[in-house]
Amino acid sequence: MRARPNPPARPVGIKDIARALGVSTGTVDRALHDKPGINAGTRQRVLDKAAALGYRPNLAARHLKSRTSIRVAVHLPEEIALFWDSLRDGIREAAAPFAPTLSVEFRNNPRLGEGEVELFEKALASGVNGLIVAPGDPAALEPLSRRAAATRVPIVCVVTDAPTCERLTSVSADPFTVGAVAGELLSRFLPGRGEIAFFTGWLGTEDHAEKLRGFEASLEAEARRADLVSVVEAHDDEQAGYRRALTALDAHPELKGIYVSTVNSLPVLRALERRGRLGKISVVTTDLFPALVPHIRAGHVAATIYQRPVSQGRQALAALYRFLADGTRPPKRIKLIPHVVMRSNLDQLLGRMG
Amino acid sequence: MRARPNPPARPVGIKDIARALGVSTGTVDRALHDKPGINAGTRQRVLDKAAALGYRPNLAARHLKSRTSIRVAVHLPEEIALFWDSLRDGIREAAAPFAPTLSVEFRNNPRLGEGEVELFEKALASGVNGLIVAPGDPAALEPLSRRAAATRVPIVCVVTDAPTCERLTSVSADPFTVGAVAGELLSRFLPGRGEIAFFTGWLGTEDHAEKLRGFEASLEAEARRADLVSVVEAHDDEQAGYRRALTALDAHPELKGIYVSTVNSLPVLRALERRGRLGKISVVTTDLFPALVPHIRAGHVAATIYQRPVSQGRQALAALYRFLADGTRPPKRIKLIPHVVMRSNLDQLLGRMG
DNA sequence: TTGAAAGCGGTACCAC
DNA sequence: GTGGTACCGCTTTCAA
Repeated sequence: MRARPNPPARPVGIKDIARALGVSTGTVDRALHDKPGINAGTRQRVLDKAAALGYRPNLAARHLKSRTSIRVAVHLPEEIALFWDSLRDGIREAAAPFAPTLSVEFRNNPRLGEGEVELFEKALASGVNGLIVAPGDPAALEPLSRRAAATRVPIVCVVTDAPTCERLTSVSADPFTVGAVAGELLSRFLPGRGEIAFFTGWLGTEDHAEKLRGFEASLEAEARRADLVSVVEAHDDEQAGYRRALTALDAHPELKGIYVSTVNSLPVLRALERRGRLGKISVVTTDLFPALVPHIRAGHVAATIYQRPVSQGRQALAALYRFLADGTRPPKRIKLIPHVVMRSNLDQLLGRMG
Repeated sequence: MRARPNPPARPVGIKDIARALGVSTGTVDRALHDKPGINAGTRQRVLDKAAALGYRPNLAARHLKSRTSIRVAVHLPEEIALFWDSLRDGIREAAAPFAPTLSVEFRNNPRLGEGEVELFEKALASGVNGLIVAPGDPAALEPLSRRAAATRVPIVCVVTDAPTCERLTSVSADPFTVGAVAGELLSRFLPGRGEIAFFTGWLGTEDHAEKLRGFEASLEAEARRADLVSVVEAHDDEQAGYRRALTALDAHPELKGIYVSTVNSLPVLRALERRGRLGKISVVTTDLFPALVPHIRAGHVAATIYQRPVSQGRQALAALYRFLADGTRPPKRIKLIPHVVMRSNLDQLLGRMG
């Protein structure tokens, strides 16, 4: 990227186009916005001239007039407050500079996947201009997403993707990379070869399968190869997680490492404690919540892979706003690089959230 | 953070204040902006009323009128292009939504610390409204920073701080945390106890000393404690770095880990290669540049601590703009959490930069 | 010291 | 289909 000479003269405005063509600003406006009531030929001439002059709309002026602020609804669960509140903070932060042109309305559903359809319908009915959602049940959302698309209401998914839905983009930590980082850390943490277990929710979920693929890829890439001896599906259920963790521990007395690829890591830690193996097995977990903090401080959890909700929120809102403001399309997926949180950077992370 | 009820009625404008007080909008403007030619009593009444009504300026409208866009100068070295270009990208990205109200002028100095005084003086003379700089020589910048402060030109430091300078804020990876993360990774990477060396530039530099402190803190916190047997100052000099690395390697045949806390890691890697110990010693480095990439892929470098230039750029510009736009003061220091870059997330990081 | 009024760039409405 | 123009909220100038 080479340094350009510093900025050119004065930005070209709608009036410049009008003058150059001998038409009125009203006509230019109609052409630029695909409004009805304009001759196709005139429209083309205007568009060409606009492109030739390098016209860039002045967003400030635009929103000054159209008193109707852009309304964005955000649907997120309450469930794990620390995580979702961070996401909300990121959205708020990114939205702040555009107030009052942009107004953000937060609506919560109790848990991921519960009540999201109702919220979605209400939002569409209330005429919002855009939507940020964490899809708990992509299949249920699919028909709604088509309705939204029909009325040109863009949707941005956060945290998990819903690839079958009609969405503008999705913002999330890349699951393959998340798994790969966990795998690399674990194999480096082990003194030599050693047995490793992988805990997940449902392997049917694309995200989780991707994490496993990334995890395995890392194990293979490492010279002192670790053996993946067990893949446990806990179905996001605490009881099941606990029981299956006990079973896995008993089946593999030589186990040296565990990666829990969902947020559901507490049951596994409880099982480790029950068997007196806390601190003897290297554990890598997912995300961060209050109950995990003491385990990290104590060294029971070597690292946790953090999906950076604040950044996800910021990026989701920025992408959505840019699209609504001037039609800029973001890439199909926005992938964040996950954070590795350990004892040494835990405090700083908590401070920033606090 | 509890959910607030959704937005209130219509935002309060300057006219509302004027009407409520029976004065003109001009008077309100003068009061709000500390402009001369207004009665102290009137000003106070206006300020009180504004506060009472909860007035928030409409930035869009503001910049629409004052054709004089905010000018921000950015002074960064050319030296390690990948790093500084990333920083510039972050700045550009954050500035984009505010164009053409905000214009950013990039000026480069050849290397960190070279020619920065001249650039600084030119910028002040040209009447910029704000400055983003990477201070190579804080002492030299100090008097200039006072001149800037006198004319109310805010300065934001990036990458390194210059605490003795008169600055609005500084954006950087927290050096203590950077060192602490490196220390924790290294001690976890070692199979058991083991000898470790720490390479730095000048320990007199506050940043570097902080990194060492963080590093040592982590070593102490770890149960299987590693021994820090050597602290090497390379003075950012390639030759010196190489020679001292050789010396350190020869003095410590049992060395198991190395942390290079400056960007100057290549000489150390060359020394390792020369002694046939590449891949036998766990190495943690700083930042990322093309020549380092193959070493990470090959596993010679286990991890590198990345100071996230893109984010630094974004945050620096956002903080500066917010201050120039509506006077919001950022915290004294903005600390980023460094990234841990390893083989498993290297590609994603490079992709985002490319 | 203060008020009145003219725009900034774009949108929306009315009249032709 | 098109041109003219009032107006969004704020800053700035000029006159009082």
